[in-house]
Amino acid sequence: MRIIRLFSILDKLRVNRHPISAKTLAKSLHVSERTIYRDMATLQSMGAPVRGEGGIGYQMEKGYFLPPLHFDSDELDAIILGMELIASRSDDVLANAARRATAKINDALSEDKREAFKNAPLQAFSQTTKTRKIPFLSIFRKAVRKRQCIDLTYLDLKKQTTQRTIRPLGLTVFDKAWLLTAWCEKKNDFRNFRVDRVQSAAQTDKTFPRETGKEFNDFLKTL
Amino acid sequence: MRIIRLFSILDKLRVNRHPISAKTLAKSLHVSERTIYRDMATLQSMGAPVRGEGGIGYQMEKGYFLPPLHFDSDELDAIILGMELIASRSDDVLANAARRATAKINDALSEDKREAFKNAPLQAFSQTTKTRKIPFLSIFRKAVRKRQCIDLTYLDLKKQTTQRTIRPLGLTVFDKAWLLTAWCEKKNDFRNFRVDRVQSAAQTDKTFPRETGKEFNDFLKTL
DNA sequence: TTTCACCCTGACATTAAGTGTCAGGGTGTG
DNA sequence: CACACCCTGACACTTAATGTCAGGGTGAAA
Repeated sequence: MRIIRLFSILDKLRVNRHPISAKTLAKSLHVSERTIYRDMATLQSMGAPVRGEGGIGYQMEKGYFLPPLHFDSDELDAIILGMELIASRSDDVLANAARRATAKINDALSEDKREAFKNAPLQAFSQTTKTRKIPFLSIFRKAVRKRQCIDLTYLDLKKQTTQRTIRPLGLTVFDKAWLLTAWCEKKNDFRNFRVDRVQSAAQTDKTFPRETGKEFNDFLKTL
Repeated sequence: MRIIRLFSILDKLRVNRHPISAKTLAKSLHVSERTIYRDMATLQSMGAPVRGEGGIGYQMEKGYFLPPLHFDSDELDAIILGMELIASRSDDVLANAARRATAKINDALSEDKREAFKNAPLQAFSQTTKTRKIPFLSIFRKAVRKRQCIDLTYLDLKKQTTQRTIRPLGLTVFDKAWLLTAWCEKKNDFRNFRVDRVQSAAQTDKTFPRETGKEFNDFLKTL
């Protein structure tokens, strides 16, 4: 839907401090440059304070429209630290997402809170490297979200390789590992898999329905 | 242009005290009723607080339409997990703040993302109890924020109690502990203090200025 | 001055989205 | 119950949007 893309453009311009070229926007939004030029004309006709300059790119003229979100100091601390914690315990995709989310929240803040938020002397430490490759994490997050079954090859504690089709129900982040909770169609029961022990994970086209007794919440109730 | 009509609908609903029927809107905007129903569905998916009731008509639920805050799926995952991580590693104050922040972000999302956000099967695990008392954490966060010196009583590794006045510069959350980084006025150097080993912490009225070489960033550069 | 990186717009074939009509089902109020 | 409304799917048709190509402009750096 085009209207979503128009809002996305405004979003990106707001978040980014430097001009963005039509080429960059087009690539990021998977449309042609011509479409971006048209979108800009539409946004301008709607009164959005967007300006384009030859050789430079597009930028936002003023801080516009989005009413500030109101977070108190504790809430902002929680956000900063939370985003740091997840960034230091996940893969590049999720770490970058945390950074982007932080930037968006920053820009939705009122002026007086932005500086403090941006420069807050708070950090999170992880014993592992700051960001690293966690193969399959993004695949699992997507599968959980879309309720898509996965064909899994797993190396268990006995060093045996098993294969099965699972319903990925939920994910848990630990300090140094991720755990995928699934309903195993082979064993007809819940099973947990350490993500780092997964050898292969292939998405299937098969989605799984909601079934009482086989949901993430049902598993959590067994703990 | 459709987007103009969508905004026109919002304007009419905002201005009118009583419900307006799709038939009336259709006539006024020179489109069919079916188109109005579609437009309403679009507006609702965008998060506009518009409600329709059989036999009554459409009206605005609240007096104010917030343009949605746009987070993609990865960003929402990062927020959920980050808030869970911090909530499970801090004191009640910060854990509650994380929950409040999560709720506020949820409210700022468009309608179609709220349900998914709210019920996301993602969690964070901590080996310590979910929330607990961490004496002085809030005091330190405030002191860091306001750049206020603290009179500290600390139990070091040799089981000796020391007292000193410090400039609290920053905080680091570890998996099971918090570390306060400070500039110690007694030793004239950086010092780190495990928050759980602090015996007392008294705020002073004295604030400390920015001094090159004595900031949290300066300390981070030594690592 | 030239070159490069960008903004900008028209034209046109193609693709995608939107529309109105029709049908059928539901809710609220008097 | 009748009436006034909301709601949604299907489908033929209409309109809007898109990408490619072409050509022109501006600002900054060499």
